[in-house]
Amino acid sequence: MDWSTERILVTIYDVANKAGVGMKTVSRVLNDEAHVRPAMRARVLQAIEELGYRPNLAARQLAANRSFLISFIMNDVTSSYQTSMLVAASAECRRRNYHLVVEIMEPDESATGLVERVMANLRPDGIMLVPPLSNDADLIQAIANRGTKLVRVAATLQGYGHVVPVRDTEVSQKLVAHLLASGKKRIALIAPPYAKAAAHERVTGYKLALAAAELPLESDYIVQGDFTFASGKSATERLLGLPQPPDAIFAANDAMALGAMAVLQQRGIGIPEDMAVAGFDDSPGSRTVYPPLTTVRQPISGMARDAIAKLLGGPVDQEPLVPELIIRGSTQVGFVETVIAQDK
Amino acid sequence: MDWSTERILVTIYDVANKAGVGMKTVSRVLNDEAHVRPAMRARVLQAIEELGYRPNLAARQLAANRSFLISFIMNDVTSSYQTSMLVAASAECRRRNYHLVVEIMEPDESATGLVERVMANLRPDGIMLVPPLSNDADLIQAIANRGTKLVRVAATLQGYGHVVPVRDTEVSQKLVAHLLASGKKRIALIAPPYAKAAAHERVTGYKLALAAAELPLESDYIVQGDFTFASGKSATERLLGLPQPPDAIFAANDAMALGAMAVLQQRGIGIPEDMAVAGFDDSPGSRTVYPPLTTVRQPISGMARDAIAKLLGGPVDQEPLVPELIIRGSTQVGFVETVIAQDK
DNA sequence: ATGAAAGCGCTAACAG
DNA sequence: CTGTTAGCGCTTTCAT
Repeated sequence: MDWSTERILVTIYDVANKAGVGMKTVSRVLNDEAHVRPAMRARVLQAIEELGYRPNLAARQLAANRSFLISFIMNDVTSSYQTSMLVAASAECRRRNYHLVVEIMEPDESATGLVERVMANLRPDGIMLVPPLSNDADLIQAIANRGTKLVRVAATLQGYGHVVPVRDTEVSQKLVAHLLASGKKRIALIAPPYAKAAAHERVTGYKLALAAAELPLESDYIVQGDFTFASGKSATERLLGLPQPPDAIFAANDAMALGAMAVLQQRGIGIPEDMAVAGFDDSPGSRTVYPPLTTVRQPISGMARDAIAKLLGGPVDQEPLVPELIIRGSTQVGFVETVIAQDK
Repeated sequence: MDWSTERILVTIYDVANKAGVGMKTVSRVLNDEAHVRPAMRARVLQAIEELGYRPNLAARQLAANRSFLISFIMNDVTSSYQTSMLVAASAECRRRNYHLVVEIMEPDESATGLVERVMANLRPDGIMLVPPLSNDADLIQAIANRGTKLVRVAATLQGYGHVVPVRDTEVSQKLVAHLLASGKKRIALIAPPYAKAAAHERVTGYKLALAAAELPLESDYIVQGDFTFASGKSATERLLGLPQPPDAIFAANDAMALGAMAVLQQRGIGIPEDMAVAGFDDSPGSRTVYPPLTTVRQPISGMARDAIAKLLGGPVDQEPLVPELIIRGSTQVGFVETVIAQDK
C-alpha cells in the first residue's frame, strides 16, 4: 500500500496558463496584493475555481520564508481556560488562512528547550501564550532571544510581546459584594499563589469589596492556594479550624472552589446556607457539581480574537473585554442561574 | 519592528562542506537511510552538531512531498478523553520527528468540508480520529476518498483505516460485579446512545455481570442517555420515579454519572448508602466531585502509541491494552482509592 | 557507498 | 499594472 500523498495536480503555473496571465499575477491575487485590475483578478479567480487549484503550503513557506503558522503553547490540557482559548484562537486563525498548532510543554521541560524545539521545527510566525505561561519569565526571555513575534493573554508581567489584558478586579469586587448582599458576613479568600500575578486582580477586588462595606480585612481569612483541587481542600480545612470560621469562601479559581465544596460536603456543612462558595473560570466542573458553582466567565473568544489580531495585524476590540459574574446555587438558595455583565 | 523570521543561517550545504562530503550524504544521515559508512556518518553528525544545523521543514516537505504532519481531529475540547489522547499522541509524534496538529471540527461543519479544509492546507501524512469521530461514517468516507492514511481509536465501525480496539466488556462486567459484591441488588444502567457503537461493550459487560449473578435483566433499569450531564440527570429522575427504584446506577460515561449524582444530592439521597453511582472515563470531574466517582480508566498512552505506530509504522503493543477499574467513594463507604487492573 | 544535477511549487526582485 | 528570472533548502534520480 502506498501511503505517500500524490503530487499536487494543479499548480500556479497551470492557473496562469489557463487565465492567460503570468505566474506573478496569480500569486498577487492569492496574496491579496494591490495593483491588480479587477478584471484580471476575476479572470484569475475563475481559473482557480475551474481548475480546483489549492496552493501548496510548503512551497509558499519556503519561498516566502513565512510559515503561516501560530504556535499555541499550553501546559495543561485539562484546563478549560486553556482549551477554550485554544478553540477560539484556532477559529480566528482559520479565518485568516493561518493555522494554529498546539505545543504542549512537558512538566519537566525547560523554557529554552521548548522554544528551541518549537522554533527549530515548525518555525511559527508567532507564538501565543496563555496563563500561567504568559507570565513565565524564562519562556518569555527565550522567545525574545529568538525575536519571534509573541502575544501574551492575561499577562501582568512586563516584558517582551503584545499583551491582551484582563480586568478581573471589578468583577471580583462584584462577586464579593453579592456574597455580602446575600447576608454573609465573614468572607474568606483562597488566594492564588504569589507567582500567578495574573490572578491578583481577584485579590484586589476582594479587598475593595470589603473596604466598600467597611468590613475589616481578617488576615486569617486569607489562605493561599496553588490553583489545585487539593490546595482548595486543605485551605478549607484550615478555615474550618478557625475559632470563628467564615460563612462564605471565594476561591480564586474553580478547581480550588471545588476542593472547598468537597470538604464541606464531606463534613455535612450546607452549601450555601452554612457556607457559600464561589470560584472563578466557569469551568465545566462548576456546572456539573451540586449545587452548581457561582463563578466568573472570561470573554474568551474576544480575547483570542484580539490576541491573533495583535500577532497578525488587524483591528483590535475597542471596547474593553469584560468578564461576567455567573450566580448559581453555591451562593444562592433556590437558585436560578443569573448572568451579570460587568459594566464596560 | 521587523517580525519576519530570518533566513536560516546554516543549510545542508554548509554541513556538507564542513564535513567534506556531498549533500546527498548529509541527507542520507538525516533520514536514517542505509548505505552510509559509520565513519562518514559520525563526521556528518559532528558537523551538524558544531554548526547547530536544523533542517528546514518546509523545504523537506516540498522536496519529499510529505508533510511530516499528523492531523488529530477532535470535536470536543472539553472531553478529557479526547484531550488526554491528544497529549499522548503528540508526545509520540515528537519522538518520531513528526508533528501533531489539532483540527477542531465545528458543530455545523460537514465531513467533506472538514476533510477538504484539512487536506487542502496542511496536507497531513495521516489522520487520527478518536470517539465519537472514529465511528463517523461520513468522515471516514471523505478521508477514504482522498486516500489519506487513517487510524481510528476505539472504533467499532468497519471500514477504511487502521483501528486501535478497545476492550470495555470485561472491565464493565467487573464494575457491575463490584456493585453486586458490595451488597447492591438492583443495578440500573444509563446506556450510551445507539449511535455510539464504541460504548456498547459497556452494555454487554453490564448484561454479562447480571447473568453471571443469575439476576434478571429489568428493562426498566436500562435508560438511554446521550453522554451529556443533562441526560444523566433526566435518566436518574426517571429511575427514581420507578415503583421500585434501583440501589445502584452504572452510567456509561462520567458526565452522565455526574448528572446522576447531582440529582441524588439535590434530593438528599445518600451516596453510596442509598444509591451507589459509577461512571466510565476517569474524567477530572470524577476526581473532584464528592464523593469521588468510581469509574474506569482507559490505557490512553498505550492506545495513542499504537495509533501513531499504525500510521507511521513500527512495533505495536503485543499485549492487548486493558482498562482499569478505579473504585472510589461513590460505590464504597469509607473508601480508599483502589485500582484494579483487568486481567490481560 | 557516494556525488552531481535537476527540480518540488511558490514568491521576491527586478524589469518593463 | 504585469511579466521574467532566480532562487528558497531539501530530496530525488542517476551516475560513478
